Amino acid sequence: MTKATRPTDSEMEILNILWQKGPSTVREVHEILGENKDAGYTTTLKLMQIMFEKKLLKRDTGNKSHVYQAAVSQQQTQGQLLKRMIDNVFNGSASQLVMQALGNHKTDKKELDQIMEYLKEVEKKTKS
Amino acid sequence: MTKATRPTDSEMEILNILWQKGPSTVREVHEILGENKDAGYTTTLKLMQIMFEKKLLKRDTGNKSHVYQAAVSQQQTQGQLLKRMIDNVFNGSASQLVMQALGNHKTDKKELDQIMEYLKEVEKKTKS
DNA sequence: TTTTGCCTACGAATATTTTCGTAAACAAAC
DNA sequence: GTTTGTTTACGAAAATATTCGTAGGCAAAA
Repeated sequence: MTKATRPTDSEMEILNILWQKGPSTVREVHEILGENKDAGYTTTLKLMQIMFEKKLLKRDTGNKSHVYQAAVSQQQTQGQLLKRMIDNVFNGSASQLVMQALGNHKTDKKELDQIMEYLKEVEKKTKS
Repeated sequence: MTKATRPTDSEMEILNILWQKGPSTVREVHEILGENKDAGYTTTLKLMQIMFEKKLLKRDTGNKSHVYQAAVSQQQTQGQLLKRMIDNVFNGSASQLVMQALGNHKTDKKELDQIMEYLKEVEKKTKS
């Protein structure tokens, strides 16, 4: 039984790509990473192999170039990391985080409306 | 010039204590940490010394027991970490983060109202 | 004064994450 | 068939974070 690790920063970069692009080879992921980052190919490979061992990724070894895809859902992963941050950084207060996020980040009106909408939904459910 | 490091998890634990309690000795911080965690005294000491070098903490060495306090503001630090998470985990969308946070975490009505209030404020400013 | 206890400083062992070099497999190009 | 290029696997270096042991200072208690 291994300790419950969360995706590291580098792992998140890869997950983001796979969530967006769907199943991809190491080469494809590496290429996209390369746009912002600068590391060798085997670095990306190794990272993805480790993620496979950790069960963050699935892979199809049918072809010469293995095809990887995310084995964890984006929602679930975001939720997990968010919870962590709320606990560690915002002393358990989700609302504090929300307000901080709304305050600092310039959010345009459309987004605010969307949030407002959502908030009403949640509130409705809570009330009942 | 050193690379811009962000507070690590352990460092956040200490910062949280100092933000809440105000200036404190290593012993005091260690005691509070000990409630949830279990590490030696010198571990805490070393961490705080490193944080001092990184300028995360200030200290008064006047007394035998040095008195430490946070050198970075809670707001600013939370904002920094939040921005990071929005970028790395939520593809730059603050609103996505907000809704995820509202959805997953059980937030009680009082908090929701508070957020709603705040949201209206922000929206007012945005509109004008 | 000697002992005891708590403090700091510091170096180093561990653990974790990120990086890459090298070897072997394999297929396409020559 | 040999070379060339791309791939995987693997080990280990490098970078970062966490932990602790030990030595020395200092003051209160004995």
